[in-house]
Amino acid sequence: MNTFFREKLKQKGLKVTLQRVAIYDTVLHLKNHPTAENIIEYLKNSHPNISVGTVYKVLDLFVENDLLKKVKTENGIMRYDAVLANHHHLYCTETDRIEDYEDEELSNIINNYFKKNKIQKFKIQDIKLQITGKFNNNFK
Amino acid sequence: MNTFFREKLKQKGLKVTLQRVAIYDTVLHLKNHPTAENIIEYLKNSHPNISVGTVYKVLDLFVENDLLKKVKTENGIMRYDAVLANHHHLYCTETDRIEDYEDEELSNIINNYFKKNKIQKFKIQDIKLQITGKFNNNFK
DNA sequence: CTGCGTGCAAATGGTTTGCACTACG
DNA sequence: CGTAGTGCAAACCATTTGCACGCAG
Repeated sequence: MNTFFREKLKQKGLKVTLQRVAIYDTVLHLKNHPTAENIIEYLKNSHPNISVGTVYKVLDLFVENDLLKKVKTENGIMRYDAVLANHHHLYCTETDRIEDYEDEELSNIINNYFKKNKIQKFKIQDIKLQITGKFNNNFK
Repeated sequence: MNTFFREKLKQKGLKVTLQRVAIYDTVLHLKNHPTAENIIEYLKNSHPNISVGTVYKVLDLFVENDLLKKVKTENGIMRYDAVLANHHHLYCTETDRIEDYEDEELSNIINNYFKKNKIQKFKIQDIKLQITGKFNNNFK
């Protein structure tokens, strides 16, 4: 179980610890881009002894090693995203909810555009769409 | 001078103060998306008595009233952008520099795409491209 | 004049850090 | 076993807040 995760760590010479497994599982479980605080709160139950400092250190480690991505937000509080496949984000201006938006067709259009139209003196590593707006229904 | 700025404030019933003018001018002058700290530092010379709290309050006010835009960054420290015309951003992973990227053709392509392909239950207000990568030359 | 704006300094809160201790490999 | 990793609590630092005073309209 979690072979992908364990392999990725080993491959970089990092130890597979109880804390790292728990934190990674929590991000997967919480989905919808949890904050560090969300994660800490959730872990209170199952792992009351994992400390705040550790959570932050481990999250940074995961981001550096491409196990998670950081999501920038309007208020500067960082969120974490376990979905690594290229995707975009919908930002709701009313509820601060952030939802994934995958759209291969659109991604292809944009990638093709940049294949034809290089940006001067700039090497693109990643392109992300930040779509701001409102969800029509308030529930969900 | 600065009629646009003064009008916008009056139009909302906000007072045109020395501090607001100075802060707005500073953002225009510093260009390249200054942080609040950049602005405070710059103002030390010309207006040593403008306080930190005021700068933050005024920047927020400007954002609320569409005189400035907030730019989210990798480390959570907010930056401010005086360019209101729709444009995208290039994020340099090496230097943390953020540069404007205007591309009407691309914006049109994306807008047209969403005209044909609505996102379910979501009303788009704004679309921004976040292009991460590296500048080839280190100077500039 | 009269409240909107400001200055100041203290408080907040997310994140980082340093160091002694723990446990993965 | 030896070192990478953790827990803890203090430190950090960007931003916010409360309140008495000041100035734009």
